[in-house]
Amino acid sequence: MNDHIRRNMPLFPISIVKKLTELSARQIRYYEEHGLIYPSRSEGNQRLFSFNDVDKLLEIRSLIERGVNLSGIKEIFELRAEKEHDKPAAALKNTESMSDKELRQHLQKEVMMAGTQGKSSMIQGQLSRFFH
DNA sequence: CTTCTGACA
DNA sequence: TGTCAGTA
Repeated sequence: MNDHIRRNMPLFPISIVKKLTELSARQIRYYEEHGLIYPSRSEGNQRLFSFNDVDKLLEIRSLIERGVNLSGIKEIFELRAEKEHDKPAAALKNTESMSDKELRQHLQKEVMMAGTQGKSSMIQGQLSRFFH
């Protein structure tokens, strides 16, 4: 539980995060507006990102590149938060990687179908049905 | 000089 | 998303 606080410790300004994620400041702020990340603020109202925030932004970029929109990404994060709720620290890591693996499979499948059949149903929003 | 919010040829 | 404005 010491690693947790270190990962969520507000450390770097947006300039650093920009380089680390290859995202524009505009995008980073935009994702925050949509509740995908919640960086803390300094006394001067400057955003301070944690290691977890950067990690999350990298995931966001990855999903965006695969065609998932913001609401879809938000759902993924919310579902992940649900599963992280009240679970042994030991089984937590395994559960997370399983979710990621399933997610990648579903996304790949969907993206392929969209590419060959013409449309991108799930990519437009509701990913929830793929996690039943 | 860097970041922030709001706005839009 | 980029970018400009006007601040802090």
